[in-house]
Amino acid sequence: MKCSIPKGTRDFLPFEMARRNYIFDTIREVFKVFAFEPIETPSLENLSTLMGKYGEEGDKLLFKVLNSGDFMKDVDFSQDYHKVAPKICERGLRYDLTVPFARFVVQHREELALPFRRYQLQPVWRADRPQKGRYREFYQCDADMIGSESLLNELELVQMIDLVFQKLDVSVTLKINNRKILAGIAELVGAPDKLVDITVAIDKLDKIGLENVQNELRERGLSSAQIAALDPVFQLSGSVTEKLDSLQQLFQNIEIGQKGVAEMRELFSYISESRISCAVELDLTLARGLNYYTGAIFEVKANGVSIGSICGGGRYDNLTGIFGMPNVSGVGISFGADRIYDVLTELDKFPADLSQTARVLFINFGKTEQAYAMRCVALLRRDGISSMVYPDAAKMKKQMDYANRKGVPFVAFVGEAEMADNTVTLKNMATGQQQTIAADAVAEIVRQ
RNA sequence: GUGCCCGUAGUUCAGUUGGUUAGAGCGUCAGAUUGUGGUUCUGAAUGUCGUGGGUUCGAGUCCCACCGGGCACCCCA
Repeated sequence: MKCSIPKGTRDFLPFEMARRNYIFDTIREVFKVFAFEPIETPSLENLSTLMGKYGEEGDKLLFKVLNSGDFMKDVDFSQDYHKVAPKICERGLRYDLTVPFARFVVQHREELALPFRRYQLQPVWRADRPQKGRYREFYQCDADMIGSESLLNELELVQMIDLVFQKLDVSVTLKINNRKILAGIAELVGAPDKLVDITVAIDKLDKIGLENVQNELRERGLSSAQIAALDPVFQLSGSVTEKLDSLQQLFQNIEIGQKGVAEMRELFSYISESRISCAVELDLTLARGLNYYTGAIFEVKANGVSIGSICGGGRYDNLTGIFGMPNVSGVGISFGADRIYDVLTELDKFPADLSQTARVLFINFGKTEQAYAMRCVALLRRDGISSMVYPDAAKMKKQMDYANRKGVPFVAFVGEAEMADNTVTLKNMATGQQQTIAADAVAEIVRQ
């Protein structure tokens, strides 16, 4: 029989789980210490909750689930796919954790004290074509604060990003931009309706170069004059303050742009006052989550590793508005656990001692001996020490090989002699040394 | 959604211009070694050459289709 799992999904072996849990535990620890509380939401959401929140592209990438029962009844299949799909699929797998969280807030508003900080570590699904660093099922680790417009929230997110990657020992660059500045730029060139086109094109600046960006803008319907009006933006250089000064000049009559500049000034001044160890940049080419971000936009890249962003986020003023709860501002970040895994693998940054195997394996010599060994193991377990008796009285070599393969650090022998003296012969597998000790003294020696 | 590459034991791969019975390393299992592993040595098992069709006296090798895997674009974590 041939078996497999769906494309873009993965099984995780014990050694991989140990590494994944190391990442999750590190992130969770930081979330907790910043006073975030955990929630979970279902894998399935109503499609009406998800559709239209991620743009046209996102709608395509949603995994849609067929209705139960005779879902084909009364459906006109000669219609266009986009008209048929909503009739036969009412639910879909969540695409991220932010939109379900917005739904959650609206639905539980009476039970939540605002401002509310939540964290959520759960898988999300995208019907993307898989490739390096891109999976169809992957985990996001989100932290969002909702119900406060203070830029201290943004600062704390920056601090959390810095702390997480400091703990993971990964050198990263945090890029920050602001949607209001992007909107200001769009207004500056007289094409506020083309904001997304402009920013998507600008986003590619360091990838394809200025000329190609200008060509793309032309293709997207901007006039030569409008493209020329963007030049000062491309010319921006110098420190963060200098860039913001130049932008302020450009935005003399553009209110939204000025607001964006003011927000960035405040945030960067907070950042410079706190001890942030990773590189923080103001990057005007950063254009993420444009479908809902309204203020700050964050993106984190691992230095020296060519994998997409490993963490992203931003502020969204109106996300709950879509679900009928206006005027609640939120800001959050999302760590991509699977990409962080890939980065740590590539940089060889996983701690060596993540193994979860037994500390002690008791060799099984037969019926009488195994009963004695089981009592020894019970003692160890009471002390919280992971241990086991080999379940069969197999050949010594086989049992020792098993201990080796598992990387078990201690093997215990209990035969007639040990049983008579109430002792255990304990062998250290690394050094090869062994000693016979009292049965109740094992825990002390094998404890990590 | 667009483009490109790849499918041979469990696994990593070799397999000549198409030519007899498709090989190797690692792994697995057994033994050397009935209370002592990692090293070593000996032996053994294992294939619908991704699937189906075509060309040919002859196909793992050439052609076509399908299926599966990977990469890039797009987009994103």
